[in-house]
Amino acid sequence: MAPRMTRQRAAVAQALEGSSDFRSAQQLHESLRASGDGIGLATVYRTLQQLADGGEVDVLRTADGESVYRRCARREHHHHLVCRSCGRAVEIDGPGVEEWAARIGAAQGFADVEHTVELSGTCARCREAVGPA
Amino acid sequence: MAPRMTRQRAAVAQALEGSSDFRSAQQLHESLRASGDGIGLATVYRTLQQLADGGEVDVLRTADGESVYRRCARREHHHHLVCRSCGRAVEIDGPGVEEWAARIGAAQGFADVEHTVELSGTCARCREAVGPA
DNA sequence: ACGAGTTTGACAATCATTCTCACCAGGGCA
DNA sequence: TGCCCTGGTGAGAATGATTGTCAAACTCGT
Ligand SMILES: [Zn+2]
Ligand SMILES: [Zn+2]
Ligand SMILES: [Zn+2]
Ligand SMILES: [Zn+2]
Repeated sequence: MAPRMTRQRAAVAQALEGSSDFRSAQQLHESLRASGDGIGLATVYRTLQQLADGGEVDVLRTADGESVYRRCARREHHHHLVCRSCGRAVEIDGPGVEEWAARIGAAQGFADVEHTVELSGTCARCREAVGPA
Repeated sequence: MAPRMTRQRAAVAQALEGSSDFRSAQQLHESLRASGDGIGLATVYRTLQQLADGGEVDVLRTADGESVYRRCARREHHHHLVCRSCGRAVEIDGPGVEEWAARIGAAQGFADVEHTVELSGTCARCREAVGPA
């Protein structure tokens, strides 16, 4: 059954809709608190987990192991190019990558092959912030 | 300067040489302890970190966020196909992936683009363990 | 409005990893 | 070979993100 619609769940969903950056549970919790929405940290974690399980949001791990979440425009499988300093992300396709991954896996006798393909860099805006090299 | 060669460092290096599986610091610590080599957990972590920094070993994160290490045959850039259940890994190349990643990054105005491309699945041996579906 | 069944949230618990810092040992040198 | 300086070690504490707990608050179908 669909989860109940609560004030908290709506707030988290809306916070995600509002930005195109990948953000951590802690960051979301803090900004929700700041904007007046009373909400517990555990609830933010639970909600994000559910949204992720349902494919509503994408999750990925930053270099230091923190999970960050983003509401992507498309629900279909895709990959990301994420800014290491601000979290801004662009959705990208890996034409050929999908097929390549499956082929390699089969060739090595592996089953249920999944792939992780993510790109990270410094976006133009963040680059300006420090000035041209 | 090169780090000193200590009994502990040698033990960790040897433990890594011995296997083709990605293993966690905790697992390595335990097996070293079991085989009689007295060594502290912190030392295992420190040593692995240094080896990783020096490009001696490859590191990657399991689904649950744990870091796992492996001494790969080649030091050059490459990717892996890892068994989710036993950690066994095969080194693979991503012909085209390297160039593709750089191109996408540049097209989006990102600099210093890095890429993460890892495959995971269930190896033939682990599949047998549970019997044919 | 009512009540069963969910959801919430303050706080404790987990757990991998890092930090501390007193003690120990590698190795260049005499 | 013996000394000494300096880097390495390790038991235990600290960190920090994430999860577990459970009584109180809330949803929603009736
Ligand atoms: Zn940026
Ligand atoms: Zn893909
Ligand atoms: Zn396996
Ligand atoms: Zn590559």
